[in-house]
Amino acid sequence: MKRKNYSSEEIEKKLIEKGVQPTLQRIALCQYILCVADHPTADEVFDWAQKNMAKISQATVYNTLGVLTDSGLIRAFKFPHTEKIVYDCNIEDHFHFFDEKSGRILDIEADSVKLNLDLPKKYKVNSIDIVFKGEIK
Amino acid sequence: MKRKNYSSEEIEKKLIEKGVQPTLQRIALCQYILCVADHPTADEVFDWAQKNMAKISQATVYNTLGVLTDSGLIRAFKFPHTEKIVYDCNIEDHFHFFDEKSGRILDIEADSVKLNLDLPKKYKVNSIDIVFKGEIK
DNA sequence: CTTCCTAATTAGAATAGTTCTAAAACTAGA
DNA sequence: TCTAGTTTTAGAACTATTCTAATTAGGAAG
Ligand SMILES: [Mn+2]
Ligand SMILES: [Mn+2]
Ligand SMILES: [Zn+2]
Ligand SMILES: [Zn+2]
Repeated sequence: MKRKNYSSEEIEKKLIEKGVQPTLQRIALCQYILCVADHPTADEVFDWAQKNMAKISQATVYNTLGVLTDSGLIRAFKFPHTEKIVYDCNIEDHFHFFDEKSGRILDIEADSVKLNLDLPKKYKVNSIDIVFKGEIK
Repeated sequence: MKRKNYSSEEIEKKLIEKGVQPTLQRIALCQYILCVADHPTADEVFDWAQKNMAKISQATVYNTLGVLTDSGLIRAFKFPHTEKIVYDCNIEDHFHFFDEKSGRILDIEADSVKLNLDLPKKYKVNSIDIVFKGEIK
């Protein structure tokens, strides 16, 4: 996933485009979520916020992640290896590789996976989640 | 997934084979999990147990599901659409189809999905989770 | 600027699903 | 039958998340 270095102004514009009020808290969290973090969880976002911005509540972190997800600016994933919801600034359709050694999640572009399905005709597929688990040598 | 009609004796034998003490509670829960249920959650197993056997505690249901999973007699899955752990008497490698209308989970045999991967050489894949979401017409 | 109104933030309570704890009840062997 | 190790159990604890209700902030109108 290409990491961008958005300015506050660019983030503000993005939020407005999506119909989200660009508050101080939301802009700050977006700096992290859109530019720095890699598939962060809510508590990773909260930890970063505690270290890097004025006092913010956990509720605001959860609210903001919800708002950003609903607006389509980020996506939320649930993976088999953890309870925690993982947030993703990559909003393209894509799959994931979970590195069992490091615990890191890596993006797998959709077109690097060719699927040939032989499902009953009446199964209408709307979306596909794929998680590869393994290690990176 | 082919559903079997195991007798108590067959279940008892299966448990012993796996090194699990065949207690009354475990045998009864296996009747449901191995013969009747379709990808049940812990609370579905508990509900069934309350209706169909002598008093049993929730803790025993959770313990038993853990013991059965550890022994390899059943498998546990975490799916993107729910918090709850889903238990599966199909211990073969296989994938799943989630029917968004009914909420039902259906097994997809491994060999009905042909994958052609173009991942970096250093990504060593140990296992693959695939969940198709859609509807059945 | 003020005023007013709505939306966002907040602390803390509540919830859901699961795991842990420690005591009581079983069970298999000796 | 005795005994040591398992299993079961009720209830507490835990984790991640959502809800509640009060407070604060922001933004258009005047
Ligand atoms: Mn990403
Ligand atoms: Mn939970
Ligand atoms: Zn991703
Ligand atoms: Zn299955």
